[in-house]
Amino acid sequence: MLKQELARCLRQAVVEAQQKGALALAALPEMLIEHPQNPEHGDFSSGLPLKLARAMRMPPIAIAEKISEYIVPPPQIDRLWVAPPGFINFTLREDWLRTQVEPILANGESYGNIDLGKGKRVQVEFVSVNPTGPLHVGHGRGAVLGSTLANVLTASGYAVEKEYYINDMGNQIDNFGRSLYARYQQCLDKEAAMPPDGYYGNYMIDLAKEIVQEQGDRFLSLAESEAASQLAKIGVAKILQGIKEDLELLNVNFDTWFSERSLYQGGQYNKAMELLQSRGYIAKKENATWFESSSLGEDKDNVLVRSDGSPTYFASDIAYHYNKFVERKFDLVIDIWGADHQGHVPRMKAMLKALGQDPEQLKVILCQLVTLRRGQEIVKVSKRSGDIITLREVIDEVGPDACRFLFLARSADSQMDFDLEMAKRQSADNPVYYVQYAHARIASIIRLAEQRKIDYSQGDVSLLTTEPELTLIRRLILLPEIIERVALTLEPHHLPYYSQDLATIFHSFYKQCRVVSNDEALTKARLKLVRATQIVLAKILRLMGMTAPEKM
RNA sequence: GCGCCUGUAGCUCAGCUGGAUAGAGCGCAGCCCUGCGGAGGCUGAGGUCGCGGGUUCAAAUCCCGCCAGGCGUGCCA
Repeated sequence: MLKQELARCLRQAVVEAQQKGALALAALPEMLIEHPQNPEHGDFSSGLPLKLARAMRMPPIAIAEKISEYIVPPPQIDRLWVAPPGFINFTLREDWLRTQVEPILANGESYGNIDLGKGKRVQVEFVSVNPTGPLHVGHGRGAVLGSTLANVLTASGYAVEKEYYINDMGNQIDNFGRSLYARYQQCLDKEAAMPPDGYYGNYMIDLAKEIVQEQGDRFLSLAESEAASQLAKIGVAKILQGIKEDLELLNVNFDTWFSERSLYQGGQYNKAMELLQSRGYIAKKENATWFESSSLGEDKDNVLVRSDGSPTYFASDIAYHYNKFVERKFDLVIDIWGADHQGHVPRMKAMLKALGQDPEQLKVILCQLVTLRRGQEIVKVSKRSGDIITLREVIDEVGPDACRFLFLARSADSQMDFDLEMAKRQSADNPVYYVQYAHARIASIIRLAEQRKIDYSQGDVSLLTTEPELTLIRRLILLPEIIERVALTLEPHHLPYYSQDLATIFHSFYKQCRVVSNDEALTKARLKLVRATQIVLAKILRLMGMTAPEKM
């Protein structure tokens, strides 16, 4: 990328100036090249001289001048100059800029892809909600975040696998089974008490009714624990099916649905525990089995097997990550969890050390909780207590594209209020539609060109000389940088901002530059530019998992 | 108590490893259709960047201390 090339030129210039004695010797910091926000400061700039001033004991402006004497700029650069208090600014050659429309057209939907990952295998595990009830809005946020990240990493040259971890055993499932059994009996006019901490949502009653309808009363003849366990299995399958459908509506899908239970049948649990044992991290205390994480710098140990013999969630997760790293050998694993799992992160890192893995291979993204509201009224989203607004209802009300855009537009670190009223009210006049409108508008222009049988394949991009045209091109060629940045920081919220910015620049261009006109040559050139814009808009929308409509 | 996240325009939020005049959307006040989609364009008002110190040529950004909100701190997940 040009940015990196400029950084190299800059470094080389400093080194050469130092060798020739023009600049004092000093350790060089990272060469930082940025896009100044004020266009008068050029396309790129560096504040390097400001950073060197102290070590070189020289005024930054003088350093800047010295460095600029030694810079051999790449051919894409038109000119460079020094600006107080010590910046070096660069502008791109306009004739080079114009030619950049061609590679976009040539690459089509693969334009913007980069080779950052070099084929490394990365797993993104996300959503992974307990299959004990329908998804709510908070889950939607993680789903959108994860699927978008997977899209961007794929575009960045990683071999990506998307996975959903199904917690299909343990306390929650037992509880779910007992709750379902109670509802089932009630459905058949039997007296039955719900567990005090059971799942009280109305969907449990519907679920029970459905099972009665399909399978009759045959579970009544079974022992209570057997009935609960069989019903749990059936209920989990049904809930999971619903979750899958909801996610598909949001354009979220997975390569693998991984069962927790399978870790016990497949031997991963035993192998992982033996490995920890042999490495000396296991202890027995008070009838329970502990992971001695405190020996790895953790503030406390953690229970793996309870005194009643049942493994904890943490034990399963150890087996699961043993499977991810040791058996499936992923180079990188990204887990996306809700902020309420933050306490889990340090012990997972400790566990990886104990397994002999590099903890850096695991990236945990905690996304902050979503509070759902309708205007002033806060809607509670507790699954067990019952009254929840499901993700499904939100998608139905707001629409999948708008949902995705709204979720994506905030960084994972910040809590968000998802106001249903606002989301719906905005839907008429909303950044989501603003971006999609730009795409549709272009589609309409292209349709017009087709109607008039204009073949612009030989259009001459050197005719693109006005300021709105060049500004548009400058934005288009930012795409690879945006993709790289998201892949590096794992922060997809830059995508909606870029898309909106690009749409703004396009709409402004559109107002100022007539595309299909009497000037045949200019028409063809501009059709190329407009088509390139459409390609970039479609790409960014696709990365965000949204549709790029031809009409709206 | 301790740990993590957050606090930027009326509202919802950006602000890239400290950099040149702190940005966007919505809302508000105006203006622009004798040409390709007005779901559009243009202009304006609106800010003690939670508060107080510190580091630096330079702090919304880094450090320390407060204040406020969220989450965590289980033989729950």
